[in-house]
Amino acid sequence: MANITDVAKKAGVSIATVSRVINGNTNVRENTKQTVLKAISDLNFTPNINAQGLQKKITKTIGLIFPDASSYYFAEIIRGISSRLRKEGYHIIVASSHDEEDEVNTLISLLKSGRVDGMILMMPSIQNVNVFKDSLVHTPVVYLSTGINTSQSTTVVLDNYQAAKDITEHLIWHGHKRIAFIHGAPRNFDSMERYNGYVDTMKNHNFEVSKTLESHGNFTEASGFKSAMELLNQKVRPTAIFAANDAMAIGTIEAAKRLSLKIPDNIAVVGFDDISTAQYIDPALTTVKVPVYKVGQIVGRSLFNQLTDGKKNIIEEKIVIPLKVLIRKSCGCSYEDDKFL
Amino acid sequence: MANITDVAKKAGVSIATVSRVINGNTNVRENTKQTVLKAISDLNFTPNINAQGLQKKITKTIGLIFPDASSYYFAEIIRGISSRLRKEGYHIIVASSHDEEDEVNTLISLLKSGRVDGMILMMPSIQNVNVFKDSLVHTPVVYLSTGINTSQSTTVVLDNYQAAKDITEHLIWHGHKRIAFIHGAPRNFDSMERYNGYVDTMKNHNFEVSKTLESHGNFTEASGFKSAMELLNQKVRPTAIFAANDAMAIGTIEAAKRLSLKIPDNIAVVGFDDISTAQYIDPALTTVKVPVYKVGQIVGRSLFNQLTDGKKNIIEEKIVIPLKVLIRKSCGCSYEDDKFL
DNA sequence: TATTCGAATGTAAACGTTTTCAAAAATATA
DNA sequence: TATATTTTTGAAAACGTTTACATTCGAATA
Repeated sequence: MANITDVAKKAGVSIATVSRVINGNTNVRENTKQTVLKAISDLNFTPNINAQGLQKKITKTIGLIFPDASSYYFAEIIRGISSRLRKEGYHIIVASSHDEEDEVNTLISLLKSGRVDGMILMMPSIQNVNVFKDSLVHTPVVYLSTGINTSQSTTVVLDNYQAAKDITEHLIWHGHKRIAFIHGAPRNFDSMERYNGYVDTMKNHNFEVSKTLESHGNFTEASGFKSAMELLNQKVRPTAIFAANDAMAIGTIEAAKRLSLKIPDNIAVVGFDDISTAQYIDPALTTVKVPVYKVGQIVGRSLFNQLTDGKKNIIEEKIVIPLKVLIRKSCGCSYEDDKFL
Repeated sequence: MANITDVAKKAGVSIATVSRVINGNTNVRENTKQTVLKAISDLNFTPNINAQGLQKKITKTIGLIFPDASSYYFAEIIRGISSRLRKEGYHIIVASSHDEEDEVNTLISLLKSGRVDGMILMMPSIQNVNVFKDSLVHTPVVYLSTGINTSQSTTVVLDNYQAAKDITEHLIWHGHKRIAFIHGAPRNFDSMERYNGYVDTMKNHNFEVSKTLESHGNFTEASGFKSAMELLNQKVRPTAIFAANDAMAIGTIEAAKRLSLKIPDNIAVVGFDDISTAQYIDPALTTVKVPVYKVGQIVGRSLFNQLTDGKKNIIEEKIVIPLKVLIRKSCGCSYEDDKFL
């Protein structure tokens, strides 16, 4: 494989000149530039990334740590991030893992070995965040859906709170007073915020908020099914259930069917995310749309800004993504969704 | 950040010795080894990956190119690959893109710039595969779900053909003769193999195989809905539909409901993949289980083998993953699936 | 034509490792 | 104890770039 010296020889110039044209330096005569470009193309030369990284101390690579639970929208997120960062020449290293310690280690090693220029952290489970903060003070990083308050870095969060309020208000508008909430995974930031939106809205209306109206799942359909069963088997049933995500809402619908309850007449159900199944399930699920691809792009752009601004003047920034409620039928609306025809 | 020279100074040895310790070279006296180790830990030193890569010509990184369509199981695949490769110290660079040319470019640049030691290619759409082959002769690579026949490399494929035969046979066992097939994305290898299994089985039984029993989708629920509508609106309807994946099968179920057809009585439906929704949809979907995580691990192991064996003696190898039919209700079986309770 | 000055180019050092080869130290052998 | 052998260590080159600095070139000015 050709290296810069081969190119220099072929073009009859020094390697410095070759380097200059590679890096778009203006101080090269048009004439020689063309000669070099020709040599590069003739020899099918690509600069060695390790040598470049060694010199420039950048790798044009960013790290992305993602948690187990997020799998369903992960590909979309990546695509969003990648679409934004690709055009700047960045690549993405991903790391997933089943246990937190492993994640921490991966992160640290990625950082310390100089493998990445920046990081995107999807760590919805707040717990370990402080372990990271120390390692990250001098690294461009954006946190996604994390409750962390960081100086020196950017956080991108969904407007879970407002959207949860909106969708709860909608249920109340339908006349519901006994509205139950199914939590997602323990300590999950998104789930907690959605819960806060729900609770505050209930309180604003002086409606009951109690443990009997809450149940704890872990974002899976199965857990939603189980949680819903608990809620629905009480002597006094809720008339509506707000699940912290769509998968659990779908589990809830399944549970209601098992108990021969009509949706939305006997029990209304709403979710969060707008996964693709939401519109196909019967009845179509009223939920909150999370624009995953777009979130990815925003995260990508935000990281790129930090990368180019340099670590010295990173601005603490919190980007809040607004969310919209998607009215379908499971809440009681009769709006006919003509999705296909 | 400390470098190898700092460590050497602190330990009172030469950088060569430090390097030996780092790389587990045996020819270091236990005594000095401990001193060096102490210095490394005191200074919190991690070898610079670019310098290592420049010298050793390996990066401990592998590239993973994935197509748009595969998004739903992508996170699981990554997790599988990563779980296998992580323990060998490898990282994963991912690249997705919306158009094929972009993919090719990414691939080539990843390879040529020395950023990756090997590649995993998920390129279910056969088309462009030959473009790659040339660039890849000297690179460890494993193809996933690709129809390509390569010397010098490994291919991991699902046993689509056999599983499609099995599930078609099952429909026939239920008494169906007019069985329709909904294709996935054009030129998609998995879809084509599934079709072949279907067609051969039909022919074996001397059942009709014709264009009126085929429709073309693109793996999405919406396309399944549309394709099913076409099939079901014919004067003579099929009595069963085999969709090339679950998403389209779910679209098919939706379509049948729209037309007030009972499943499985008026029309049986089967899919492929076993996505999580398959068991929740009503009726629960009979399908073929694709063990995605396991596939990821197999792919990871296979690439690792190539990586360690060195490129000289790579064995052409084709790994076929056996698949099992999952009987639920949409085929007409009355087996009661007690998934939760 | 000689002089000055800016632009274009080249030389060589630097980035942080690994590794070859030689030297030194430790150990075994006589 | 002297010598041969093996093990451990160090010096220096190499990997392929970028870049500070020095040099050369060409054009513009006098």
